[in-house]
Amino acid sequence: MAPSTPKHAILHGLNDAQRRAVTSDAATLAILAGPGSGKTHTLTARVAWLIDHVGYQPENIIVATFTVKAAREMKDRIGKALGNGREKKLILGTFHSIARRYLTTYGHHIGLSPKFGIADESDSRTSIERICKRLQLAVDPRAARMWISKKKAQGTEAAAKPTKGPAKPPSPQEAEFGTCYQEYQSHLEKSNLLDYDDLLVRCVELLRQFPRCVSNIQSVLVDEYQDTNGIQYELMKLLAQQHWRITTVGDPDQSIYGWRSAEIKNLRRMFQEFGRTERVSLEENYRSSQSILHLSMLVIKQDETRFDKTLKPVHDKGSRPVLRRLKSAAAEADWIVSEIRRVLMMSGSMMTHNDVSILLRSASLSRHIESSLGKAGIAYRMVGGHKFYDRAEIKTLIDYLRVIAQPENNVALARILNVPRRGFGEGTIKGLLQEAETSSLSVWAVLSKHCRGDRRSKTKITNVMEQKLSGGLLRPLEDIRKHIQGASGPDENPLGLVQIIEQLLVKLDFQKYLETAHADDHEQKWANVQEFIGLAAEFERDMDNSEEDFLPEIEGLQQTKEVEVLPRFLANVSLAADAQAGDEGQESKPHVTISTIHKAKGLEWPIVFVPAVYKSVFPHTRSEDDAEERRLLYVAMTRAQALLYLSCPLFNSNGNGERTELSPFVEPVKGSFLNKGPCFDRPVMQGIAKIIQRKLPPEETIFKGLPAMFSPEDNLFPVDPEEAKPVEGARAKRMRLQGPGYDGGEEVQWHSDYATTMEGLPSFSGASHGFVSVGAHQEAITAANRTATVAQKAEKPQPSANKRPADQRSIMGFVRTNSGSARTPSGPPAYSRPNNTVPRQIFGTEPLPAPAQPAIDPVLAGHKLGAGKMMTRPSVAKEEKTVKRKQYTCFSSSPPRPAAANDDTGRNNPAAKPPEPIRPAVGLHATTTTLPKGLGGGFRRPAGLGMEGIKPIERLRRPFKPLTINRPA
DNA sequence: AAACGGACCCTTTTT
DNA sequence: GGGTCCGTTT
Repeated sequence: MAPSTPKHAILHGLNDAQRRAVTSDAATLAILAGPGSGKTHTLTARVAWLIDHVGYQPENIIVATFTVKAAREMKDRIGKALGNGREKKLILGTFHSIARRYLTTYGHHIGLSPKFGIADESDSRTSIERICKRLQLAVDPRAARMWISKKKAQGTEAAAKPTKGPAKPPSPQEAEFGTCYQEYQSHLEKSNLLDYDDLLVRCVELLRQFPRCVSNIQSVLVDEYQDTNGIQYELMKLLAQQHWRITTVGDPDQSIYGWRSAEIKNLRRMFQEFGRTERVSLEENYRSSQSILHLSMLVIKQDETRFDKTLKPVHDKGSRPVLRRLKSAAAEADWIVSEIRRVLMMSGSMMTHNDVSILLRSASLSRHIESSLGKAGIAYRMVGGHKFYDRAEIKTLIDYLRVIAQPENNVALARILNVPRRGFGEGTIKGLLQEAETSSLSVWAVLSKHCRGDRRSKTKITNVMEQKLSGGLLRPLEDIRKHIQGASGPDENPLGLVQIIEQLLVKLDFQKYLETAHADDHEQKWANVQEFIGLAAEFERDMDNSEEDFLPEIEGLQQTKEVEVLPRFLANVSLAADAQAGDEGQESKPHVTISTIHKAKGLEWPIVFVPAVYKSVFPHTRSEDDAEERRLLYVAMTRAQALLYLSCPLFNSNGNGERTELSPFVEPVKGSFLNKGPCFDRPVMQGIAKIIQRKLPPEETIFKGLPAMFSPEDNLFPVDPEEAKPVEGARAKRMRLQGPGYDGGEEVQWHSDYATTMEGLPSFSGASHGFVSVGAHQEAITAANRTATVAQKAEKPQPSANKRPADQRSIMGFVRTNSGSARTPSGPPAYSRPNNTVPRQIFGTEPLPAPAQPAIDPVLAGHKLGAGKMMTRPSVAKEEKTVKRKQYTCFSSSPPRPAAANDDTGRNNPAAKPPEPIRPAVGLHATTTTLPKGLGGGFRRPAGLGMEGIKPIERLRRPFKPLTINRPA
């Protein structure tokens, strides 16, 4: 890396480009950073540089990220680089959280009540739905919402720009969108709410009118710049308006938020608007193996409009990525499980479940995978998808809290009016909202006046309803409100957050409510409530000892100090939408990560699976931008360090069982993939170890760890799922540690399976990509009557002609010689291994002695055997070579085990009937936490495994009993 | 007339 | 899990 020792510790370990980026004194700096190029590291170092070397104060630096996770990570790493906890003073967070900070602190200058709440997506949706219904608009509320959001996200500059030509009259639909927009805004205003986009819009308004708010800011740094939208771009400029020092980091190839109005053109805009913007490209990829990177590039390069850039791999070739075809989504999931097992087993203790991730286009694809992992007893964690805060019982509690904090929040109040059931139905609620609208009162005011007898509600409310409402909602919440302010007694302390929630639970008799309303799973739900309290406690604790969220004082500018816990907690809930409690604190047990690709951005794992790579998922049916969908796949693929698996079921999983079509992004390059998992022989494993910089345990240790029955190869599922059924014998095969090849008849059986499936494979065209032409081999092999001899011939010409592509493993590499030119197995790992081989590995009891005579590399031997459908060991060395058979113990040729044994996992897919994955040896794999950790971040109970088996006790239906029925007549 | 409860449909990506 | 349709209950 660094040729000379850098003067400053900060620069240590940075490459040239990174160092230029970190130390640049250009006012505006754009860092173009490909995947795995040390982007975060560079940005972190630059912040440290600005503080320690340039001399900026942390509180005068803004670092904006795109996701909460990225913000957290950035803060962590800057903290480590700086020391002294100085990172806490940085103004660091997502654009939205930074905007909120400015608005709570200075919002009163633009007439914003400092106690504003944040309308989340479902708030927006329901209120827009109501508006459309009320005004009888013909538009689809969802479309309206998107239209409104787009308008806001575009930014004020774009909106102000006169559209070319005469302003065309808005279409009738646009007119309706417009009225909906207006109604929606006035509704939000009445409820004192800002939606996500408003946070940015209003902050822009604030900073435009009161530039002094940011007069202290010396430098602004923006991460994931390619994902900024128009309004964020404006916000960035306004935040930096004092000194105009801006650093952006991004990669156009990883722009995957176009649907959220992100504009890649902001990059060009930056160059145009800021005169001399220095530009640094980080091109070295420190993350992935060459072959993973190469294949990812093949995918992204299909986009011809894209700005091409180079990526230099620093790692070895590594194992070729796999494209696997499976029969169904269920089989796909089972295969993933078997493959996870196989690789982890074969790695000894080098890797754990923590090193595996499964990346999905959409969260809904996780069902089968979760259930397979659950069945196999593998711990996993699902990020993205349904959030903890979205669970019904939690959402209800949050809505109660929101109404406590903001009585005028009509959306929240409307949602809890009939939870628990109080006899308020759709019609009544609609009526109340309408009445509030027309009488310019909040719904809360209407109801509380009605119950106090001050003002009769026009909406019909029966006596029973009224009593339940008063006793179960209005009074308790009012009580708590008073307690919060410490006004209920002279010597009473104001309530803390946890106390507020606990009081609420008591006053609502929430546990009983859960029992009554959700008899079957109230225990789970109550556990979630407990978890929620835990989260609140954590938040409260963190808040006490951090200055975070406060902006530095600016002379002559009045601040509103946000002291109350509840609003801050609620804002945090809306903005940090996925809770990660217990994640960082305690060491959790190793688990596989399932994530949406969007949420996986910026992260990496040694092993990555990308399932469901078919049309309608990649690209998604509902997406409008195929190029973005391609980039999404690119992002997913470039998360992998050492092993990358794509897979595709033959049939759609959603009921109708339609046939799938391989994703058009993958189709043109499918020949560059292996069609099943690689053989994890010693060189391959060592290659992985090198990439992830870990130590591979000695062979003996690995084998000791293997369970009695273990299939060391990816052979539990047919390579071609069209093929009717896998041969029975293909299940558990016992590894043989040594001995001559086994020539039993059964073996023929399952080998033949592979031989036939190969014929059905699409032809491969690897040659054009600089890979070995596997297909050519394949065809040659099959055509030549499947004899080892022919296979050998097919292998031969290239190397002898010395035209072997640079990245192809030389045939000499397969042969152990003393000649220096030949690679030894301990050298760089095999890059391209012929497809469909059933490689043999020397899992001998002792290391191979360097033979005097050249010996055939096991990989080659395997190639012949597998490809050639040999019943016996190949009579390899037709020419000069002789094989010492004893040295190669053949994993895959040991006799198949009787099927019946150990078959305890019930499977419900008789059609596909893939062999059962073998249960791991006890203690080798973590098992699923059955404890409902609940959280989006906690361990989840696998779908379909939940509470079944525990028959819900039939419970008496009890009506929700109000606590007090008491109001003046 | 309004509310409730069961059956049946579909489900992108996130602050 | 959530929204909607429809028959039943309050």
